[in-house]
Amino acid sequence: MSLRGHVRLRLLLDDDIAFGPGKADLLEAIQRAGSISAAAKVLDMSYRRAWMLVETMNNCFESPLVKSAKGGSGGGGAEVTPEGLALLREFRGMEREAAQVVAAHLPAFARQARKPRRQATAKS
Amino acid sequence: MSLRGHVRLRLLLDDDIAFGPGKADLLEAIQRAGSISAAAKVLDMSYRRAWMLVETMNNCFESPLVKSAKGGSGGGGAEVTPEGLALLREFRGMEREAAQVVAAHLPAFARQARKPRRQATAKS
DNA sequence: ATGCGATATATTCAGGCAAACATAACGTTT
DNA sequence: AAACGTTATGTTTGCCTGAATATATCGCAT
Repeated sequence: MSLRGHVRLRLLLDDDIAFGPGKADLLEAIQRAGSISAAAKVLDMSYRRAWMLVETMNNCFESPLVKSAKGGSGGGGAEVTPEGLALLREFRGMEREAAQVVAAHLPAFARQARKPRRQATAKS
Repeated sequence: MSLRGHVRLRLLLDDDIAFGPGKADLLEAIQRAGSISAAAKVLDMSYRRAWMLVETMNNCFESPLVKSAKGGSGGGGAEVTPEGLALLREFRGMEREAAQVVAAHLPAFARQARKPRRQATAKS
């Protein structure tokens, strides 16, 4: 594992980040976990942060990507809307294409990159 | 100006960022300005920061991307090596292709994006 | 030999952003 | 109506990166 390429795509609306890698991960987690709080636990982030990301997302699109319910049997919950799923698919596809672009160029860079220097393995 | 796409490509080597948008800008500025300090001024960053970016770049590749000279008539200077220029061109090309990918997908997102809300124009 | 301007490097300082903490509000189920 | 788990918000803490500052070094020109 020497030279790696990294892609970061974002959708910006006015001053805030409408969509990006973190929000995409969050959508997937919510879809699986069934609530914002459970998703936050899975992703090891604070509930507050997760909630704010959802808030921003919903504010940036015509129809909300996540629909949340408070109260109820389990106290509430959240689910990803069809619009949210569509957006997610589109974004992941775009990421994949961009990653392919980078992968195609990577060899040209790797050729000039420093060879992996063998360093004293710290920790174990 | 409503929904914009943003691309950020980076090359990672071990723990540090071998190359990225900021370093690409810096290379261009050095090429034009003829020194690290002048380039830093142009880009409005501290000399220290610019120097560290150059240091990291040079450390990550077999042959240095920037060759610097201390002392001399003008006190020294720096120039971008042919390897540096080649890397820069390759990177910019890669960025352009990735940007096209995003541009192609953007309409699909823009369709669902919130319409630009007319807000009381603060300042002025 | 001395001065100059740029490179090279260490150290200190401060602002901003994200995490941590705290708590209110909510509504179905029993 | 009582209870529970989640959503929804405000407030504080802490950290960490980048900025500012200081200074040493270098080598050509004069």
